[in-house]
Amino acid sequence: MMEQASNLSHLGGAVLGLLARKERTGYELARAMERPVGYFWTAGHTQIYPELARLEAAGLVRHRDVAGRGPRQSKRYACTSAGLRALREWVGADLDPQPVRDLETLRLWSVWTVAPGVADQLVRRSRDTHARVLEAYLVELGEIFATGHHRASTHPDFASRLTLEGGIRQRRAAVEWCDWMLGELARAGGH
Amino acid sequence: MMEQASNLSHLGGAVLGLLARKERTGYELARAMERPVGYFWTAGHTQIYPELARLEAAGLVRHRDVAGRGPRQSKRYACTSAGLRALREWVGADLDPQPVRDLETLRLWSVWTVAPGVADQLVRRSRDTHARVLEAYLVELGEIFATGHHRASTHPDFASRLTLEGGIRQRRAAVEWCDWMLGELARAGGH
DNA sequence: TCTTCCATGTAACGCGTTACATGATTTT
DNA sequence: AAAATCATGTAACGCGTTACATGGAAGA
Repeated sequence: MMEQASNLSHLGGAVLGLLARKERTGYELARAMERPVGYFWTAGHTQIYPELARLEAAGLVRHRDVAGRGPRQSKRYACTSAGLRALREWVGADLDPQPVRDLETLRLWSVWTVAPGVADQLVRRSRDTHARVLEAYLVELGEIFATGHHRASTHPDFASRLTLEGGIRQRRAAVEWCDWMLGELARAGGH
Repeated sequence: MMEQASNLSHLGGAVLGLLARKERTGYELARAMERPVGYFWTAGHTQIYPELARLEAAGLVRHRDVAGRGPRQSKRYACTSAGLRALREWVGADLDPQPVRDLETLRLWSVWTVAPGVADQLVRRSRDTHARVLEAYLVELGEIFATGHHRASTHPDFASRLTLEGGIRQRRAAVEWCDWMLGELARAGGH
């Protein structure tokens, strides 16, 4: 019933997880939060900059000033040893099952109120999205295999491979589900 | 890039979707938001009561006072014809792909920082959760089959069956993924 | 010339969660 | 006797998104 204490927020875990892999500026973090972290978590730059300040105040990251390509100076952040310890604790902490928030399925739950053609369109669009994401995941997995570090369980590429494999299986299941639904809709609408 | 206009919020869609199936009080709506709607969307009673007021102000629901079992009088809400139209529009609206927010996978992405034993425990707990939810879904699916209305595409049970089937496939894929990860961890840790 | 990319931040707003508030009936 | 269920609401708080703000360099 109670979640194990861990002073890191979800966002803090995401940012530290990126910095533990390599040093980055706030801007680079924001881009990484689009892809590949965006495959399972998202955050805009307006969240990241304040979070970096909080993490630095807590001694979990530190920064050096570097010359930026933009008009301002850039700050390149790195994870401290205290930061790595906090990250480890956060990863290992007990976590009670997270509630699902799936807007697509929520809409689908009321699909009995609309005409069969509308339902069909809905599922078709959903199938296309899942299929496109699946393709992107497969490309990304190929890139990880190419680097050759994906077998050692303490290498970042190993963890990337685990998460990608999960995404691939998830999307594959979703595509198959959509195909199954299209069949059910055709059968129900067919007579 | 732009989402089709629909004056209903997500929460409004969830509430109207419930009321389109049958009349309910605020309390009953809150319980239904735990199960079965909680399988893909959640909302507490503190969200639902204000939302009902908003929907009523917009003419999408109306209420009758009924005798409550609690100390207060109860209000039993029903979806109006304008509400049903709004729900149909909301279901059929274009919706751009939703970002994923999966805390479990986010943590897994940093699993390379912890000891192999910790990683193993993490995946095992995750597997257990998915397996338990899968069992619950299968029971629920059996109940829907028992009612016998699940083949008509304009019956609520039809839509419930589609969403449940999706949940079952999703969880099944998740359990298999966890088993696969346990194998990978054993192989990586074994030498 | 216009748009996009680089690069950093602040401010306002909305949704969702937690805590607070009340109190009768039913179950343990 | 204590706890959970029934039943409705308000208030405070935190996280995430959108809008605002600045401005140089590179590409279309």
